[in-house]
Amino acid sequence: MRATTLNLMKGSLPAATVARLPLYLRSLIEMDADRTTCSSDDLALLAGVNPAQVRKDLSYLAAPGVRGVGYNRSMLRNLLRRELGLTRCYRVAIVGAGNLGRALTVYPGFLESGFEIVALFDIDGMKVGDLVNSVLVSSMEDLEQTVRDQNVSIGIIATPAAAAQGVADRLVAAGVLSILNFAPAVLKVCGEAHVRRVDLSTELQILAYHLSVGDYVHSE
Amino acid sequence: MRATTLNLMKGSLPAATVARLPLYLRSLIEMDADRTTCSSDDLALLAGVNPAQVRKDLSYLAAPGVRGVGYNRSMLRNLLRRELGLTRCYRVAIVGAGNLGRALTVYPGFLESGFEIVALFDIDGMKVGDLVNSVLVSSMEDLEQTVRDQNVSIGIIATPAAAAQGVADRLVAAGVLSILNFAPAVLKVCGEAHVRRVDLSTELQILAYHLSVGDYVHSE
DNA sequence: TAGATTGTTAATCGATTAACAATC
DNA sequence: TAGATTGTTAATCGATTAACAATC
Repeated sequence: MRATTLNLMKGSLPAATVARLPLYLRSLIEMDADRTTCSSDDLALLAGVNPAQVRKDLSYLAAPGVRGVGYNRSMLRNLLRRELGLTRCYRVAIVGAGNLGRALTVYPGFLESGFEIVALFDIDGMKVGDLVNSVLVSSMEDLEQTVRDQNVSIGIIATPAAAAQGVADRLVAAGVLSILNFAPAVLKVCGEAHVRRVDLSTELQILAYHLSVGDYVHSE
Repeated sequence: MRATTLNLMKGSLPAATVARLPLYLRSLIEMDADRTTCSSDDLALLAGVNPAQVRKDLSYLAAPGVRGVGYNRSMLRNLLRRELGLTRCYRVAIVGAGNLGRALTVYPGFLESGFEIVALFDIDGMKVGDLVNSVLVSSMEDLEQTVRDQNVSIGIIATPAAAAQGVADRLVAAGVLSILNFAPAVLKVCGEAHVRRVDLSTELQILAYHLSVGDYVHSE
């Protein structure tokens, strides 16, 4: 087995910064229509982070701010879109046409951000052929074929936990390198693929921890 | 304005540790029924983290492991449940009975983890009175009353972004100190309340970044 | 005893933030 | 000029992990 070392490529950003860029982008879009300029303080307030954080994040992108003035809003919006790779649309397949999978299929925020759901799969033959907002439910057998035909680059897993790893393996084998996993399971994928997990029950469990702990002591 | 300093209470855990405890708990549950013992390596494999990480996390809980043997599975499971505050059930209200809100209402993982959806609200009068899996859709006007009557301790926001802050304010005012926010917005709440954000479009945007960047260089 | 695994330390790494000179 | 705000440094903080003595 050949040893392979993975190095972060020059030009890639800290993970924490990448995760904040979409917040900055959204903040810029939501800002008053007539604002042409915005400061790190403005962005920090809207994105809920520290102003120094904003400036540091933007400095990684070499965003051209003007001292005493701030950043040009539309310049910054374009820069963020370019940096995140949002200058093109992405074609997305969802696996699992249960309640969650169907809700995600019709979620308007995806299309607004440039993500188009082009396929929806389910193992249940009774669901195959159904239409979910103009998206046809396809058989799991067609997964590889459809992913390739439809040029899918992102997969969303909304199956039961037990099926998730197998689905991930098939998606990656078919060339899908980005997966958003809603199944309550930790997936293992090969090095070039990326998985992000949205773990619904875990989120509530973390909130439960805070409810059960005294948590904060107010002093002084 | 009186200065108030907030100190983490003795006994509270690092945030990163808290976020992993549910993964360990799930791993323990999913393990082969006949396993009575498990090592940090076993847990690390299932939870997708480093074994040293597992041991360090468990050391915060003073989990009694046995050198050369590992941790007792049911002891550890109980300890994690106790630490996370999962020895009791939590009553949850969902605000927003759109596709996402309804999918969350019937999501089986919540009840399995001890979270019961006891109320569902929507601003649309046409939806009020509907049943979603035996949960009645209530009017927004009844929010405060129902939260108190039903002893709701966790709120889930599944409204459009524009409505989210107002809903959060009302939930907190009614005594809900934990909020899971699915609206694409950063919420501001007062100090004692906790918000976790599940930001669906942002997740895809982060994945898009990785697709658009060369990302990794394989060397050696 | 030999092998396995914990518990903990210390090193390292990455992320955050206060502070302030630069400069519009 | 005076006020505002960036860009960057340096300090700090929190999280991760390798390593290994302790010990079952």
